Amino acid sequence: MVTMSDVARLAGVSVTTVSHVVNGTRPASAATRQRVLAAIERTGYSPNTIARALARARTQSLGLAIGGLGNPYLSELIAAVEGAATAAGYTLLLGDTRDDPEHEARIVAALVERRVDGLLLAPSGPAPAEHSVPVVLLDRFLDVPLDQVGSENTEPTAELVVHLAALGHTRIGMVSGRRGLATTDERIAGYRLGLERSGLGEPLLEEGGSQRDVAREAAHRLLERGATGLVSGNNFMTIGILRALAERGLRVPEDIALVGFDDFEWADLLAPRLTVIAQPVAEIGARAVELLLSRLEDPAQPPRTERLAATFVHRDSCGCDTGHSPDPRVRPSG
Amino acid sequence: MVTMSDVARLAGVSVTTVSHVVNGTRPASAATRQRVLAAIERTGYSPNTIARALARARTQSLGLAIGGLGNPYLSELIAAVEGAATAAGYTLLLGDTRDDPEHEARIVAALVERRVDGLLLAPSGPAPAEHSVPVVLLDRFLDVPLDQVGSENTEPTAELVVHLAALGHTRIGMVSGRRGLATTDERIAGYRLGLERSGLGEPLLEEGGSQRDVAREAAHRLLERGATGLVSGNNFMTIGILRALAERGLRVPEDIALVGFDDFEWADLLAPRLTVIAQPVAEIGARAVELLLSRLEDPAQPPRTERLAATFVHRDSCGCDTGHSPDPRVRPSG
DNA sequence: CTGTTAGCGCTTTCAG
DNA sequence: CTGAAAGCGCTAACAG
Repeated sequence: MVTMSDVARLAGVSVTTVSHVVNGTRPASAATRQRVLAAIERTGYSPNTIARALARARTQSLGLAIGGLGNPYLSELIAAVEGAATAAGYTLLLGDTRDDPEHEARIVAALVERRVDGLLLAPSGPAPAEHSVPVVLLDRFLDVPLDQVGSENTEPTAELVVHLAALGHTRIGMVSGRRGLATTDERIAGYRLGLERSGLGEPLLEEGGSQRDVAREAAHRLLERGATGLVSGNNFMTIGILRALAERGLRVPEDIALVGFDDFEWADLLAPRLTVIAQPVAEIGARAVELLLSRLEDPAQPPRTERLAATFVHRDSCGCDTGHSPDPRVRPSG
Repeated sequence: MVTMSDVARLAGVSVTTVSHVVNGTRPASAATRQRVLAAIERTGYSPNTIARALARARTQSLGLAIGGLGNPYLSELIAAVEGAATAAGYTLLLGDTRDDPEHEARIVAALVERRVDGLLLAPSGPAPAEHSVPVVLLDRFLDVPLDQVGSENTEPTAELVVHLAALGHTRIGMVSGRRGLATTDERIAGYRLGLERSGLGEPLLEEGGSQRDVAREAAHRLLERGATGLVSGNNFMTIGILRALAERGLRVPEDIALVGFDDFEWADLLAPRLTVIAQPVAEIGARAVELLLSRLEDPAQPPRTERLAATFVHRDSCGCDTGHSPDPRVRPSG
């Protein structure tokens, strides 16, 4: 590895000068500047970010700790975060929390030891360990004084329910995600709210554990309890529910209506085109990075919590007569 | 931030000793060990990986540079890489090449400046810039003396074609990916090979640019050229092709047969269940990390190129009479 | 079994 | 406009 002093020697200047021309931190005469640049060129010098980080006490890197990297739903989020970080001159360190508080702690610790300047975390438990670096929560909210970004959950879920109710369903079931996650709890609250607004009583609620196969079984139970309309808590579970329906030979939406949280690339091409709530995933990622950078700049500012609006994407699986609109991204009229 | 010498002072030992008990690099008496551990506990000391990296000249981090992070197809790959890296005690730095050689160069340079110990790269162009760190190529092969892992492409594509031909199709079109990518070229070769083996002449080939909408148009052109069977070069393009077919009101497989490269979570639930070639994505990621670590251990060993077998996943979109097997992951009988 | 000491490569006062 | 020199926090000879 060629170092700064190699360059300095070759250019006949001090390392100080090299450092300053590399970073543009101090003017230099055109002549020395040229000599340094030439020396860099000739040697193929590439700055050692590690040494720089040690001297500057900042790494210009951000950590992203999130559960279930394998979930395709996250690819958009990750891409957005990476893009925003890169654009701002930061490198992204990635860690999978596996949605397990214990593993999350390990991952976060590793990221902190790596001295990331800030951390983006989708918390898998009720409270993330305290840390010495700025943290912004994304996707899932917590009752802590930290910056947080995520989607609106309650109202959209209520909308879903009200929509089914308006179509005449009286037994509307929900397959919820894992209890304790803010998103799950809020969507359940939305579900109840929707029932209430529609004048429907008894909730039909089953826990789908945010996992495909658990959701499949939950759907079966809901059907046995007489549900004619189903609300899914997230995309993974939607897949499981669809499997359950297929296993019973039920058609959507003729035999049963299905709506859910999370849009995905193929929701439009599935056997019934799925009516869903689409989260502004990319925006969440980008905004989270913005909040983090803003906090790095001004650590003293009060924490902000931002809820981004989700979109009702009206397609066919709800069984709406008027659903076959040419533009699938249109809200139902009523 | 509490440093090692804080701990040392508190424990009444030298930093050397602290360093050694932290790293287990040298025995220490039970007594001092305890004192050090206690001091660490009390101070909440967390090692500074940056300083360590500078002193050791290794960062214990790996870089992953890959195009189109937003592609859900990659989430499994990324998860596998992250898992393998974490398991081996490495942290993963992530960079999106945007599948653009120029941007790739920037990303790779950034990763190298970050002094990753090794780099995993899905090359977006014909030749990656030379670098001072070990590189293993994944997903896409290049004619360079580097370690490489990816899926088998040619034979599986040929199988797809032969399968359609065996069902009576004589005009089988292919929507290929972006030219110049090894995967694309190999799949095209496989397509030609399949035609040849089936005694079919004139290829019906259109470039889908590895993008959804380009593929949509390519599919339209292919249909105008009289194709009755379509082979898609990857999952993204499959979506575009399905859109095109929908636009023309063509049913799969009644009106037209469709098979493609890449399986995905929902292929099983799409309007026609898609017959596809499934790449061993997770294995590719995990294996790439293994190759990289092995090279870090023994830099002198000759480069290895590994092609992992892909799986023919037989479902309905090919229009096979015998296709409705209870187990979808069954090879066609012949 | 433990400590002294010289770096790792860069940044940044402070002094010219 | 430029340089000397003191670290940043840790590792690893080397010495005892």
